[in-house]
Amino acid sequence: MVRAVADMIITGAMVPGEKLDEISLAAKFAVSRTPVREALRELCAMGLVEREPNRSAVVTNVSELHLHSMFEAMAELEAMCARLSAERMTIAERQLLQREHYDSLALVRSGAAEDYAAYNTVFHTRIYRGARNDHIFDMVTQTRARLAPFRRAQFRLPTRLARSYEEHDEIVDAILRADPMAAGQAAYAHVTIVSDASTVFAAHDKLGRKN
Amino acid sequence: MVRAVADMIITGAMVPGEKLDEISLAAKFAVSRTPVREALRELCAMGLVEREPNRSAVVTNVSELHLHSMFEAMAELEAMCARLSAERMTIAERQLLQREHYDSLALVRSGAAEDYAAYNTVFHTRIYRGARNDHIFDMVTQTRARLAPFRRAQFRLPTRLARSYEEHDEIVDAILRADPMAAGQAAYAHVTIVSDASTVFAAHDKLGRKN
DNA sequence: ACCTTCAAAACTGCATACAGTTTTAAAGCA
DNA sequence: TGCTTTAAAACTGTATGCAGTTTTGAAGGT
Repeated sequence: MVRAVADMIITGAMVPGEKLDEISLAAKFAVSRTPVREALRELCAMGLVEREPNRSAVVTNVSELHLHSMFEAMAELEAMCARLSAERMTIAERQLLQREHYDSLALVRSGAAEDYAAYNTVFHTRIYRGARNDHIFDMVTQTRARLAPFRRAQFRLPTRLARSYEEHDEIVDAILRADPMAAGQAAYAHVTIVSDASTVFAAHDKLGRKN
Repeated sequence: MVRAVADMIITGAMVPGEKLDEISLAAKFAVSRTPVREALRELCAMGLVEREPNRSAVVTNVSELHLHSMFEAMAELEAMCARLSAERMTIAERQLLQREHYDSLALVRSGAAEDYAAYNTVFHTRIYRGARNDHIFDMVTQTRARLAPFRRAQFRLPTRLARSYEEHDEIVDAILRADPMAAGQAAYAHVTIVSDASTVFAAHDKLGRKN
């Protein structure tokens, strides 16, 4: 239930700023308002929606400043995970990372943006796991989820696919060399560039809508 | 309401493992079960309590492994904040930090553990703010809250007070010199030592109780 | 004395109802 | 025509009741 609504937000079925009124949601999921309310509270705690007293919950639409905060935090967290992964991943994990990364080149060449986006999630998740720290994993996963609505369109830019591959290449290379500093820096730079691409789209999105 | 229960957990009025049944809480706060249920959901999302279907919520009692994760994450976050503070704090902020730090020496000398603990919170919060990043602030604050139940007793060890002051000294010094690397390292070490002191107390706590 | 079984009590999950607030829209007035 | 007022519709916040599940405790058997 919570997950269903969260997915609607993360996958972009609901746009930032959109209202989530309890009665409609209750009808949609064929339950009463009570579980809907609880789900909304949880989503609020997760930062995906915002609530004010006696008003509908709305999909969080962060200010440009806060968006910058989130991307910077994301870069720091990614760097942290890459650094720790470079120290802690097993040989098997490193080899798997390298193999999947190599295979992803085919997706880049064929321009399969959807498939590459799916692989991209797996790639990053492997690095989060490689850090061997559940709490850091939770934080980075949650931050990623909150940024998802603002990062949706990134692979529509045709150059992003190849660019992303090259950046992954640097990260993988540093992790295979067990070079924490280099892995951290490469991961940080990777997010920074995604951030630049995304803010453009966020601005476009705003102009494109009415409310 | 949420804050009231959260405070009970953070201040130690409720011990990890303790059950929070809805009816008692509703009676305690003189409301019905509905708002209590919603508060519990929120606390669950915050990680302060855990819930399973058809069972009472209980104050989160993390495993030793997860506790280690949390302290490591805390060290990384503190280091991050100290590093960014060393880069971004204004002159005024740096001077205030130094001044308050200097004043805290009196508390150490007089052995005022309670007062020093209060000052300690202010000190760290200043560094979190100095990083100029709202999302990082949220993460570090939340992690700190979740660790609070396991860090309660740290200043009871008489040597911890003086030790803490010395560690703060290193952090303040690095921030005043605008040396991000040194600030980060000092902050990281500071948490690591708190972690060592706390796990001892966590273990004691476990032995001391029945359930 | 200890374990098993079963029933009652206690509690959670959800639906519904009602009170209070906000939003909307229509009617009256300038 | 445009602004103000006011009432109704819509929605949120909370209480309460019922169904289903878990827990507790006592009775019976070994």
